[in-house]
Amino acid sequence: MDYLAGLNSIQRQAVEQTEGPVMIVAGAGSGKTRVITYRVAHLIQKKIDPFNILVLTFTNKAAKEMRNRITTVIGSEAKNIWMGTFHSVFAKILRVEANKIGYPNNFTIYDTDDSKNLIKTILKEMSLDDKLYHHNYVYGRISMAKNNLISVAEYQQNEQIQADDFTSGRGFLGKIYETYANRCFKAGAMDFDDLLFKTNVLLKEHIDVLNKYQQKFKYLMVDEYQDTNFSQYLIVKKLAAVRENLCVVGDDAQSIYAFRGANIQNILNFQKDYPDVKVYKLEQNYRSTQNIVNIANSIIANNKNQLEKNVFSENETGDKIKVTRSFSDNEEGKQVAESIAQERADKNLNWVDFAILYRTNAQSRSMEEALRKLGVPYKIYGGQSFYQRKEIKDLIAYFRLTFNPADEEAFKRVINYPARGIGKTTLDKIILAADKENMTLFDIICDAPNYLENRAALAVAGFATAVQSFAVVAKNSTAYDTALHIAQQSGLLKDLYDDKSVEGVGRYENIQELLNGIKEFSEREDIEDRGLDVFMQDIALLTNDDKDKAENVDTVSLMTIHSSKGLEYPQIYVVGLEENLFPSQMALNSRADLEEERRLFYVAVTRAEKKLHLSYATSRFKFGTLINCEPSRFLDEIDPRFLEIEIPKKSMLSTGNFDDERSQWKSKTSDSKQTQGDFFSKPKPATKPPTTTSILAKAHVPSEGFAPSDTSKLQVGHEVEHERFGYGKVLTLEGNKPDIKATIFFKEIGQKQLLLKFAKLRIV
DNA sequence: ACTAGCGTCGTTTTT
DNA sequence: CGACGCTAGT
Repeated sequence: MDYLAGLNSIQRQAVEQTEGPVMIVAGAGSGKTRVITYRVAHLIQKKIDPFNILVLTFTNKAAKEMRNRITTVIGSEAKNIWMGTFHSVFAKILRVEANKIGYPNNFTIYDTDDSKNLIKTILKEMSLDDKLYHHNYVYGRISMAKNNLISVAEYQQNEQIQADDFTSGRGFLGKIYETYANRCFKAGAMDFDDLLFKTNVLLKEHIDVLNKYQQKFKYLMVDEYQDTNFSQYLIVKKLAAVRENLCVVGDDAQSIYAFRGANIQNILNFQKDYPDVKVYKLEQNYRSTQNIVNIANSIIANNKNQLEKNVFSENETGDKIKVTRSFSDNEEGKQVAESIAQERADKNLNWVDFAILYRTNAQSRSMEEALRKLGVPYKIYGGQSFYQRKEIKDLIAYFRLTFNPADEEAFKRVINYPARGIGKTTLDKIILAADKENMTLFDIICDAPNYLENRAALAVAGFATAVQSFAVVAKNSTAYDTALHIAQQSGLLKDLYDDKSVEGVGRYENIQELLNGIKEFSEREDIEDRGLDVFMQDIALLTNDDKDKAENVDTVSLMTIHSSKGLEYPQIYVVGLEENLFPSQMALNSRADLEEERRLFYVAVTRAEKKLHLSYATSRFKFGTLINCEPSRFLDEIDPRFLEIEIPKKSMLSTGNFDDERSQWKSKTSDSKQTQGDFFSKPKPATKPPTTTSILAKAHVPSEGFAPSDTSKLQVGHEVEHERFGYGKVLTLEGNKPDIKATIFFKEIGQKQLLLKFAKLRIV
């Protein structure tokens, strides 16, 4: 076949070895995507049914890119290949099989915000210290557990975990995990990690299901295998267990997702799992100039842990790598923008030939401003997804609730938006009742008079009937008509329309854009089921890129280094090469973290085909204040022979490294040393040792038949009971008649000031 | 129940 | 700086 002609000998062997376990260790730019593409094409050439091929990628962008490339080789049959991110592929399978593990087929997918909000709610209910039990920390802990397939029971029984949690003063994590898992289950919701975790449960507990998919996926390929975590690893292993037609592709030097539980051992151990694996090492880089490959090698050489590999290029030597210094982040933007315009004119390039890469999304702003000023067209990839904007999430929450009334996070989001007089107190009551009756929040408001005061019950019942009517409309209408109906009848559209501020108008336009998107979906003829519920299903998994059309516009690309993985551009600008930014401040605690940052830098520089520009600023705005920055240690690690340092300062030009500058900077800012010292010091011991009183303090459960007393004759010294704060003693009473303020010492939570006209107190 | 005003705190990175 | 939570006031 002619497509084989474009491959070198090793690439070709990897393509033709379609049977049995195969590992392709692919250096940066070595034609990895090409090999995967042609390997799939080759399978189809050999009359393998596309429906029997599963290709797993890591990001949406990679999946999309891959599908496009395969389509150009084999044509429209490509759309029948199962191809996508781990999350989207297994979400699709779970939609079919969910009932087997007790979930509804229309389960909701909680995004990170939903998950964290639920955790916050749980922490409040348990009255846990939200500093010690920070929601981000708790989320990370639960996520890590799920990614390692540690169930709630195992978490609570594992001695090591329990000891760790106990010594860090967080003995309640097991309980929080349990509550979180139960609440998700009750809400018919899975979080991101559940999509993989529950797939594992499904495949473990239902052999028939496992068999079915083993039969279906006769050939499996996994891209970026070095980025898989244990949960993903096991799914792949199980699905491939019968035929072992499993091909994994990866590069340990490009492993950059350890923070998400990726385990580099998966690729390092692959040969142990499959002793008769065929290994192909792709070492020739076809993408970049020799200078670029050389500096990439000199960077990664600083890492200790790596597979032996010799990446080389036979392309032209190319330009030296340009390093630019600027005085501020804004000046950095200006210099980059001007340089792009200059290079484009000099070399007769297009805007699409350039990409600006940065470590954090926040850095895009100074770049954007500079590009806009110069009139350079650009497009930002990643960042906050369209679907994560508040107004979009609000409307989608209505949709979610319509199709899955059990969805707790959607419920909380819109129960009082637009405002309908349902406040915190009422919501707390609903949650409490739901917990007590083991019903969902929505169940409670459908039977409102039984649980709430008249006024609240009325407001809430109106909401319940509205949502129920939405479900009826959804049954009989197109996705677009349903969506529009809900947007109008919920009052959301009007609420946004009434807001005439600049942001308000923007929000209204965003809703219109969402509705337009739904309209287009309604009119698609390539899918059978075009209901709003289908549109909704995997929205949590989508990012910006999935919404935008594959537009062939001539623009400069801006993105984080993480999302640049797998892409290539003639000219690359890597900006913000400063200590504490890149490498990130968070990564300075351990060698492993630092090595991951270095691999990230390696990924960044290897995106470049022809020319690589590096830049750093000596000061930058952070949290609204200007801070001094020192050049990144990574700059020092590059062999200076490949660099062209453009800095308006003599000493820099002569030495080619940044030592003098670093020492100058250090002597100028004495407190910076202190800060740095902190990074390397051991983690502080937990400030509060776990005492039974402080941590066991749960939300107070009111005594039976709790009813507030008439507090007009309340006296200092009286014992009282508060609905939530528990028992306490009145210390002082201040103020006049309707506005009397009481200071009460509660046994469980300490001193509080309450206004008697609002507080619900029972005199004991 | 709601809101204005104030203080705190944070930022990696993606599904 | 900006988002968010908490407090106090209405």
